[in-house]
Amino acid sequence: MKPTIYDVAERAGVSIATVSKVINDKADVGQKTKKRILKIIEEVGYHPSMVASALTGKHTHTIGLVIPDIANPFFAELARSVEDTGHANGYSVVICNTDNDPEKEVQYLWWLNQKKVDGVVLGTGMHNMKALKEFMEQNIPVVLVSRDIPTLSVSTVLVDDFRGGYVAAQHLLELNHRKALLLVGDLDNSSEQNRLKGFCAAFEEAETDKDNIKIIEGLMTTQQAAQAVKDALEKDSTVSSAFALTDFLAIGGIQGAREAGKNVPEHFSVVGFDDTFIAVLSYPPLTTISQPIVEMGEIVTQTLVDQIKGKKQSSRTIILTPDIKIRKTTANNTMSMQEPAQ
Amino acid sequence: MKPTIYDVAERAGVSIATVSKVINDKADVGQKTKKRILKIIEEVGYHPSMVASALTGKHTHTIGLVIPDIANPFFAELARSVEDTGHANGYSVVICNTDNDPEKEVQYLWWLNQKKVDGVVLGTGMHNMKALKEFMEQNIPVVLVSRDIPTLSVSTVLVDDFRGGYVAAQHLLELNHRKALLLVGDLDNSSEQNRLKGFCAAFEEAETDKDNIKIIEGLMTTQQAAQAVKDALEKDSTVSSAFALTDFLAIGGIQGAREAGKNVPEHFSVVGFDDTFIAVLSYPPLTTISQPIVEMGEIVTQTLVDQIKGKKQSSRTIILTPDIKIRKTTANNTMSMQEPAQ
DNA sequence: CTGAAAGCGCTAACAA
DNA sequence: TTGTTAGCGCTTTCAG
Repeated sequence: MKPTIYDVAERAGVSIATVSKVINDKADVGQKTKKRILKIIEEVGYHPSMVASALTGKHTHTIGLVIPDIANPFFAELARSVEDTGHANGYSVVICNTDNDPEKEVQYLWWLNQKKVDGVVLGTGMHNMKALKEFMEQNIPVVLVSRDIPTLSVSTVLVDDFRGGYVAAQHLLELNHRKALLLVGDLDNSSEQNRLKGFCAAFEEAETDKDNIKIIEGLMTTQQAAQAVKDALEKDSTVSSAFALTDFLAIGGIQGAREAGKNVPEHFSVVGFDDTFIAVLSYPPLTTISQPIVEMGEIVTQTLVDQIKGKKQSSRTIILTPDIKIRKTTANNTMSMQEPAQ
Repeated sequence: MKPTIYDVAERAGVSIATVSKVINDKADVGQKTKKRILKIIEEVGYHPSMVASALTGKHTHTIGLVIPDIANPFFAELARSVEDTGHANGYSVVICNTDNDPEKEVQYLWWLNQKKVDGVVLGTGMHNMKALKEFMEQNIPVVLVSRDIPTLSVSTVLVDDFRGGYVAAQHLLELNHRKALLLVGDLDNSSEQNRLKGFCAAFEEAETDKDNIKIIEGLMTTQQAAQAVKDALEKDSTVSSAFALTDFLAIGGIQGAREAGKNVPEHFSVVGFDDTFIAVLSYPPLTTISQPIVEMGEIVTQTLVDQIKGKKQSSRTIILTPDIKIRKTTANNTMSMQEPAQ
């Protein structure tokens, strides 16, 4: 059987208490005893059981990461960052894919509770607020990334979605685009709403006609986005640009424009959102609003860890500013340049 | 404080043993008592502690997933599949990103050992065999995906890499390509070696000159692949195709060809490997060798779970057959068609 | 500086 | 059908 603390203690001729102390690097152990015990630990290949220590010590050194889908590059990159900084702090992370399914959301929360994780990073919406509140009553620290839940006073790391949308619009406007398609997925989601609002705000400021913006929602896949853009372009070929609320949809937008006989960026400009690695794989490379994903992961995780370790800080909301990465899917609108000539 | 099994027992006027039995759905409990206890559990909001039960019951209901990098789409998709089937079987999964770093590999293994995970899915190479063997002596079941370690007798799920390479070559050959660039990352890796061997075998069978295949190795990024292809094409513009050992490299290949003034697929064909979602995002959509990632994840995980549950099956190696997905980056070689005319 | 002893919350015989 | 009891492997006062 695997050696336990007893085996080590026995072989070292000391009590388990002493062994425990050296394992945990407590001060009050003599140098010689410590050395001896360390040697024996090595010899017998002893690895302290974290589950036993969790039962006593109250810490599992595990955090839960709840997200819609790890196969989505945004969340994959986030997960990587969370795992890295968790690992650096001695925490392992268990992933929970909810698919935005309300049932799974509460199911995983329950589960994490039973597993007595030390904290959770919530990167998904919660449809069932009651369940979340119930969970939080268990005194397990929770932090939010990328999703805001205003009714909750927990630390949150967000990107300024409004600003992102605004900047996207500004860029398009500077390029003389006056008509745009808005490719959106799920409008339930506050992030998407804000991106959209920001975009519209800039267009309004530019005194653009309201129905120059055509919102297409419910787009779940690249293909759907492609189809939607193609259809829209066939209906109104004077639309010269699109703003997609994710890079996936943006790529769909490029494809759709192409299918409608428009080249990107010569005839049609598109800007995305996220700046996951796919933006740079895209052809042409995608102009997109860049979220500092790695940083977001680092900050939330560190915040969570601090909270777990009892550094009582008031909960705060950190809003990171997105950046526009101008690549090759946006260009000056040639159609509009001709207009003044008429 | 959170309610424990004692609180429930007390309130129900029974012993903790009885409560334990209803929690675990053991047979020998009276219907009325069971109902009553269940009700009380609900009332007090009792959630059994998995760490306590792990200490006794010997099961943590957790498995480790060790991979190079979850941000890589192949592993992200694999992870999703593993998590899904783990979840379906009552296991949560903790992710470990090794970056192919030997130190991290053993570090995580140690850690998983201390956490007393019930099993691990190993999807990364292990540089330190000794550490692996030591780990396995702890009697924690291990299964392998996507990486073969012939010296180990553990269940393994692989894709037939040789065949994949062979099929890729065949496809190119049918399209009259006689010269090919081989874009490879890390030749240490048995998968890549086999893909390469398969490819070469087909070219040999076609009695192609050996140096019609130019192997470019050490390619770690899309950019590097692009540069390599561009350089190669500038040196020898009669090369009409490339086989990339991953989709990432394939996309780099497309970019590089483009930079060298060759259009894909008109002037230059490329086939990739993996068929992650990026293949379909690519422009043109990538012809690639498709690995059944989801299935691989399901099979390994199920195998692991069965092993954990003690279904003693002899360890087996399951080799899945890859498929070629012909999309738009391969076309008939026009250069070679002219040759016979000369 | 070191050890004895009391749990942590639960499971699993074994009695009753 | 239900309860008693002995741990699981470790941490933590509190004495010595």
